[in-house]
Amino acid sequence: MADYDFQSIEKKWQQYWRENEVYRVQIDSSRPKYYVLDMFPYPSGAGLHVGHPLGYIASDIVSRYKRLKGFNVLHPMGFDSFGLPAEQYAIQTGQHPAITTAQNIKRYKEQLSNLGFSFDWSREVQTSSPDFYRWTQWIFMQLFESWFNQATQKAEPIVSLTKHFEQDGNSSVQAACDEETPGFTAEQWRNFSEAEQQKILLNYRLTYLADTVVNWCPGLGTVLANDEVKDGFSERGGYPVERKKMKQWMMRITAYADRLLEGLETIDWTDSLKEMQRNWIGRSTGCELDFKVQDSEITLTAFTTRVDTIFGVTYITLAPEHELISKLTTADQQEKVSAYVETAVNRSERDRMTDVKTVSGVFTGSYAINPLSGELVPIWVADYVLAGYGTGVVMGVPSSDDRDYRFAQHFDLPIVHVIEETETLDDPTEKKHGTMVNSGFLDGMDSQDAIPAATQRAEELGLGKAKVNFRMRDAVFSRQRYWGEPVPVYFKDDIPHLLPEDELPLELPPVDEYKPTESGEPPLGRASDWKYRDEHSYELTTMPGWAGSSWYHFRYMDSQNDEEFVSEEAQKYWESVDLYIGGTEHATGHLLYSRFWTKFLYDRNYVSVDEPYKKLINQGMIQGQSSIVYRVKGKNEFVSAGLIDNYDVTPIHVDVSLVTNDVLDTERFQQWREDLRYVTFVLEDGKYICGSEVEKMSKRLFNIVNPDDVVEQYGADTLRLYEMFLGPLEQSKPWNTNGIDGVFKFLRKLWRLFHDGSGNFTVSEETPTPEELKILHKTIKKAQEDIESYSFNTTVSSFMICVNELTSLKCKKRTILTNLAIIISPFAPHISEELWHLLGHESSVTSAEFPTYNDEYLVENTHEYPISINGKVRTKLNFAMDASKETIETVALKDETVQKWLDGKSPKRVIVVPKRIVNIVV
RNA sequence: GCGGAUGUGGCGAAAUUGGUAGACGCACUAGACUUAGGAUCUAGCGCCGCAAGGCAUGGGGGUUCGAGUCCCUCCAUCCGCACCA
Repeated sequence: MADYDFQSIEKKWQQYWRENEVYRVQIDSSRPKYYVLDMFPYPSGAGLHVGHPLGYIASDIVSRYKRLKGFNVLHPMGFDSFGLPAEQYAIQTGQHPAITTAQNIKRYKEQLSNLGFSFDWSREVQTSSPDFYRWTQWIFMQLFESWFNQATQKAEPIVSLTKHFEQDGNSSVQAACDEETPGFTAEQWRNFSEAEQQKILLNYRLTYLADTVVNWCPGLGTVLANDEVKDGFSERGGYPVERKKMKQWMMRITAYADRLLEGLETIDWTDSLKEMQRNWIGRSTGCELDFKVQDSEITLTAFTTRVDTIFGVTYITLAPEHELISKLTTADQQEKVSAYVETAVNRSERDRMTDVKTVSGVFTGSYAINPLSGELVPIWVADYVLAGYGTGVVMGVPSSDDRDYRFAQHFDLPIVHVIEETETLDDPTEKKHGTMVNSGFLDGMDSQDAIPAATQRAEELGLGKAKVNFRMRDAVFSRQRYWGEPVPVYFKDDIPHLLPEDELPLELPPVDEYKPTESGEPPLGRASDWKYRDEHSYELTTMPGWAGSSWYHFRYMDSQNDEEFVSEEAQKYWESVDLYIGGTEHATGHLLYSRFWTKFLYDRNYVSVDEPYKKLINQGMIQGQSSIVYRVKGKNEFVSAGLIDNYDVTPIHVDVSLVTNDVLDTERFQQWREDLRYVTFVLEDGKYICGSEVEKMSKRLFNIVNPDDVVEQYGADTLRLYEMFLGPLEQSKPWNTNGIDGVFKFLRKLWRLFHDGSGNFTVSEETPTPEELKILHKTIKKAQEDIESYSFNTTVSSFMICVNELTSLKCKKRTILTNLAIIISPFAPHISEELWHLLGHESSVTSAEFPTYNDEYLVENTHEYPISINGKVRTKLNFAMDASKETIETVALKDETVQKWLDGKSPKRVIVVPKRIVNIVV
């Protein structure tokens, strides 16, 4: 073998690892466990791009490192294989999504195996496989059979609730339930019909059916969860989303709002991610106040976080969707109000969001009584009040809330200042806190103290109560789609019933087409003869994409188990994920839902942990470097980037593979697409220069770089090292190969350390010198510390330094090189394995241990001190390590260079910081 | 608007508790070996300056013997949320 032949080395070892199943793990209570997980990919048709492996490489490094450190490492991989793209493709082509999905998975696995990851493929999961979704359905059933006890803050079996109802009705139960659940006694409960009882229980179950306003996406023909909607458009596909009232399966995640918040304190995630979840949950403490409507039986309840400003209320506003509007509207306002409500309600979500500055509203003609001041205030309707938050009723305090202020100014409503000095401000809402004025019994108090005081008074009067509100809503669980888990429910007399457990999985039935039925039912409505016991119709919606990913981290622990979703033994051994690596885009979706399901499974004693992921790292996104060509408008002519100022051009994305260093390969460009065959070019310096743009890597922008191509050219080890060397893991960066040669050179130098000039493997058996030992142990120490703090880019640097130093010492000593091969192996497993093999060992995966460094070799005899005068370094002096401060000071002051800089002046002070610096202050 | 983060050479980036700013790599320059190569090795490489030296971590101010690091303030970029009462 002449030189570093990465292609045959990588192929050889990948095959060896696969055939010998070296990465297979078993429960082994004699060793500590470590669980490293990647967010599993959705197998898209575009295949992997160079951005995908970034996180996988990092997790693989940690896995291999931990394994070398003696841990029993669980490092699995699988596929989140239900999803919209496969179904969209099925709609267009009629091909079953399972076929497309299987093809894509095959491609993904090939691409992944080219990179030498240490996944235990025997534990692979696919969320679309019946063996897997059987348990997703099973967990759904457990949620259906549970309610949330606010008193204990835990989910309990539904039977404990019915028992309670039988004995005491529902008045003494503190349960998470629907707002409009009526009260009943034990006797009433017993007299309810079965159907009535079931209907009531639905108000309590953790998964339940409800009529709610949902995000309906006509373009996708389905409902979407809040986190799947961005700015009024669907996250996938970018179709417009409208509000629609529909009967849907829901998950009562709001029951867990407090637990989800508290749990954040116990896990090691970044502050920004925790903050995102906190904002999403949006807990706010405040007070509900009852405003009686004048000359009416109606009472309007408003939620506020600022009860202290109650005396500043000059009007009340309702959301346009509020159901009492018609009853509150007086005859003379009737026309105006219904016109306003009509337009406001029909306004698309998108409009309402973009247009937040326009103030609009209408007076109902009615008045309400301020519960604390007794004053009469007008009742308005305005679209800045959201039906979905709080009670849909807002008390308007123009002097301390800027929306209320804008509203009052626009409609010329009175403004009453209740905080001292706000009346002098141009915008009174700038001052949020201070001493209360014009506020009756609150006068003179600080606003912070006035909040509890006002709450207390309202409670005494029976006109209000302290209340905690959440921004987070219950999650919609139904999708009007084919390619998802069927909901294991059938309907008998309109009442949902669960399938018996032993009849799971309820598999997806074949359908003739993947579109909704003519009557507008979901695709499953097309399945013929798909009925429970041939008579009861099944639920026709399927589960959302996040269902399977909410619990898959448990399935890996015991993926072949067909008795349970995970055995107690496996779960207790592997516990939970020690390190989870993935993108930040799942902050308020997957990462919240899987925390919710884990807490639920914990409550019901199915697992022993209540947080799924102990430590989470968000790897940055690798962006694409798009290339752009400029077409002259109306012509078949393209202009080089430097000349576009002289033309009227349309920029067009061009495939990056046709471009080298911004220069377009014009011939291949002409062959790229049929319509480009006869185009002409305006060149500069004989070349066509493309523009470039850093954007998300996407098929649509033709900027995808396939890792296979990089592996082909440089090898997997180089790609792995290079992606790590590119910069900190968490940081986003554009992909470029500018520095990849440096990394490749490093591997070649490493190879040459083990070989002589003509490429024959040579190591010497000589004893290493202290200098060589120092280089090695310094590198071991650095690598260990850096890997443990996930600073992989600096680890690579220290490997480079180490190899350079050993090369210049011409060190070929076995003991040094053996250790070197091991510490590099987590990053570059193939070359290390080959070298380890050449050194006479079997596989490093099973036989090697990460070396420990020895401080003795790192000890220095002397230390070089920078000597600074007034903070500026002027010279350096060597001192023995154990030199006393006095000695250092004395010697330094006598030094010739120091004398020169002191220029006859005597020093005021000398600061000697051991092993750091000597600073002389003049 | 609110919340989070970031800002260091031509470029990607390093820098334990405040203690030699720019490690490592790319690019670049010069040289060596070579029947030219996108190979390898050696040296140089923040800016100004022949040098001595001076100036440099987004701008301004502060604390300190000493600040990339701590405090205040302003600016720029990125991300998340956004009429949440």
